[in-house]
Amino acid sequence: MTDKKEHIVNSAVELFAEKGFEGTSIRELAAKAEVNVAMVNYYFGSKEKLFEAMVAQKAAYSRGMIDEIVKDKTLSDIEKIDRIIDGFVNRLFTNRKFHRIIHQELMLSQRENLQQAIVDILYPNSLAVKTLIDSAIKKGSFKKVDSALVIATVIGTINHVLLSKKMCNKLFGKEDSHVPYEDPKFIKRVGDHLKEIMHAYLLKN
Amino acid sequence: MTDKKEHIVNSAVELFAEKGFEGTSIRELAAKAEVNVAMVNYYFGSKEKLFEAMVAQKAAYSRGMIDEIVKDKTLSDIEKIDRIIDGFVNRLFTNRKFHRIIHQELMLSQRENLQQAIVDILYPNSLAVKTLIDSAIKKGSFKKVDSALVIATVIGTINHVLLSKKMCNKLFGKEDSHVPYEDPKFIKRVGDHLKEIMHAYLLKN
DNA sequence: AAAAATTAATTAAACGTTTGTTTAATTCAA
DNA sequence: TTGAATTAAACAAACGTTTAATTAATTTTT
Repeated sequence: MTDKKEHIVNSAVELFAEKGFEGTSIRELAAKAEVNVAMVNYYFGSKEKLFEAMVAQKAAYSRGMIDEIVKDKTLSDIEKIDRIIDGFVNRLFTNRKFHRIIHQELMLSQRENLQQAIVDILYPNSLAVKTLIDSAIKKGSFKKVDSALVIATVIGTINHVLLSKKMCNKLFGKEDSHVPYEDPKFIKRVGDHLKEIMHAYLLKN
Repeated sequence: MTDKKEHIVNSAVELFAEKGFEGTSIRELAAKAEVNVAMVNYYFGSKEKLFEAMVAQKAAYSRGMIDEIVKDKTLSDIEKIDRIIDGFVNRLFTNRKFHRIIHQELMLSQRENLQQAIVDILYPNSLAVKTLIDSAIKKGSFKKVDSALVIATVIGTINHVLLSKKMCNKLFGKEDSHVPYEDPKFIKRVGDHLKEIMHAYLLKN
């Protein structure tokens, strides 16, 4: 991909995350990327196709990690859960702007096709975790829990923290200028919380 | 409030929840509310002021419930948590469209003032729950947990389920036409899951 | 109680901007 | 010299909003 195309995509991630798809104009986008307005349509065809191209490019961050953990035979089931939690936390925190866009797109009913595409990207992850938990329950190493909702709890907790900087800072007693998402201590704290919850919930006594 | 004003506000909730603020046009809104386009500005002054008026009106659903539970002396700490969870689940499920709008607004940086107003509405709830948990920890009835993140887990889990009907149905093995949010069994299931998690996490053995 | 005067509600049309997109000309690179 | 890249300008459509005229409702006066 050429420099300009990349510039446009990266500016799109920034602006769509902050202002949403409808709230971002091509002119604003072009200004941020320091290209002529016509370049967006020249390279991508339309605003919507730019959006789709951005998703297709950045969504690569999603695959692989969980499958590798699940099939690692040196790990116990709960160790796998721990690693999956760390994986999710790191991934969502580092890709939080793109993740926000995905979040917005799932919430709105504007572009049905793209929504379906996003579900198809995200669902395999959830399914893999669910399958792991269900097999651990069958083996007897986990309690009988609602495996589908466990994923909702893990992702939901991370999402809720990533949702609003303002809310997050208020909840954790930081001043408004603080950026909690780049604070390694805070990232660790979220991971530790989720692991402790899951240990207490999944493991038998 | 007059019939027409109410019609407009209710149509606004529907459309903003589905398409976002920027994605909803006054003309579409007026058509849905079956009023003339000029009526929106006549009654509310502007699109943004309509939005603010809607938030001010519908946000009343938020207050009171938690404080009442917290100060009820006939309940144990864990019973209070159970009731708070049920309260959140019922409230967010029944007001899910408005809740989506709040969610969107917190996520975007378009209307700073309104964002601050929403934080000021939501934060007292979180603080009350945090205070309850911290005092229970001090008393020795709860384990030493990260109280600020407990709220993130409760609200985050509910939010994640409410986020996308498509994703939700896929995760729970229902066909696309199913509306999980109006299924009492599903609502109970989410509440039960959260209560079980919190029992395992908060209570000592 | 009827008529007149006043205010509120409602409308279709127009306003000026901004939107995403395209064109046609020009510059650049191979 | 050909094709790709880049530009400023223009395009039609949609946007939020306002206007000016009309109808409906309310209040005041007779």
